[in-house]
Amino acid sequence: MKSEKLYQLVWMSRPLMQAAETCVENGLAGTDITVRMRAVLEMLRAQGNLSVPEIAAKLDIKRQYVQLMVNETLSAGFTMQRPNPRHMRSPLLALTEKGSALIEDVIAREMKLMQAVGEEFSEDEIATALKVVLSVTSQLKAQKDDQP
Amino acid sequence: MKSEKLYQLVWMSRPLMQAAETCVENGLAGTDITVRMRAVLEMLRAQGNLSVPEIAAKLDIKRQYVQLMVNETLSAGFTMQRPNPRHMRSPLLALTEKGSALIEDVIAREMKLMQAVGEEFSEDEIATALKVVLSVTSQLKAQKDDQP
DNA sequence: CTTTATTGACAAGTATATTGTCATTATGAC
DNA sequence: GTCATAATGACAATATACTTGTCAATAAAG
Repeated sequence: MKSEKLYQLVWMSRPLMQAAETCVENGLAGTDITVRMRAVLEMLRAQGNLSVPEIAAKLDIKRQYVQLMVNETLSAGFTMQRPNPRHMRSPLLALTEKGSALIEDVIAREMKLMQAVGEEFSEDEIATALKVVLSVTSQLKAQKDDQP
Repeated sequence: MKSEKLYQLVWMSRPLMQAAETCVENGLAGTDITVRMRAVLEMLRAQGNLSVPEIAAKLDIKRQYVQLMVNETLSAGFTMQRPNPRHMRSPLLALTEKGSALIEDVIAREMKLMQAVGEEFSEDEIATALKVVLSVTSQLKAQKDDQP
């Protein structure tokens, strides 16, 4: 039955996440960043310059904790503050050259892993898997709002 | 490209897990169990009677924490101890009638949600998604061992 | 203007674990 | 059987990844 497989799929999200985070952690050994600093750098790489509250919204974690993460990247010299046209007290974070080079390198290595992992699947299979996972996630999120 | 989609799929595991856990939590409101107690009951339902270290191995968390989870289900009367033929000091945990009824009810409701969520996909799509997710997880786990 | 909202900084709290230790008692090798 | 080794439950301490609360400054909105 479909629902049993879907159930199993959903419950695999935890092991998948744990395995993925372990791999990321291993890939970060030797660099000067932690997993949480990496999250900031990746976000800035993907989304361009953002303020702390904007990053928090996109990561769906509280701004106070993002502030901590961001401050670490600032003091390590991987990000810098730039004036924010939309809010004077809340600077935009931007990657420094050092930070940009580092996150590019890290992601390149991770992407290489993905290439190896994906070898046994077709483009279609991966596209289907992604489609299902995205949709299931958004439906489960929406569920929360349905039943108050 | 395949690897970009795979990358995105892997990073969706966290939001998926969070959405799923929120749904489970909501479903548990009104019952007398917590999410971690539920994990024990579900495991016993699926795998039959198990000892604490066996549950820990299957959940991939430390036995000391599982002990805590299990003790809660014991004192709430959802599980009971039965003699373990393979180890005299480590009793097998079994569902009580109360516990069995509760977990059946909880899972039935969750399964109903899965049915609704899965409506828009074919059996094949879900099977493919599950296959990919299972394989990616095991490959990422294996990765850890490859590079010591 | 003046009320309200946002932000950064800081402190404290919480949930979900892990790590360490110990006494007890099984288990397994011989 | 005997004995060394391992497994288990109980308990305590620690860690991690956050959340929650508060405050002063200041920006934004009406």
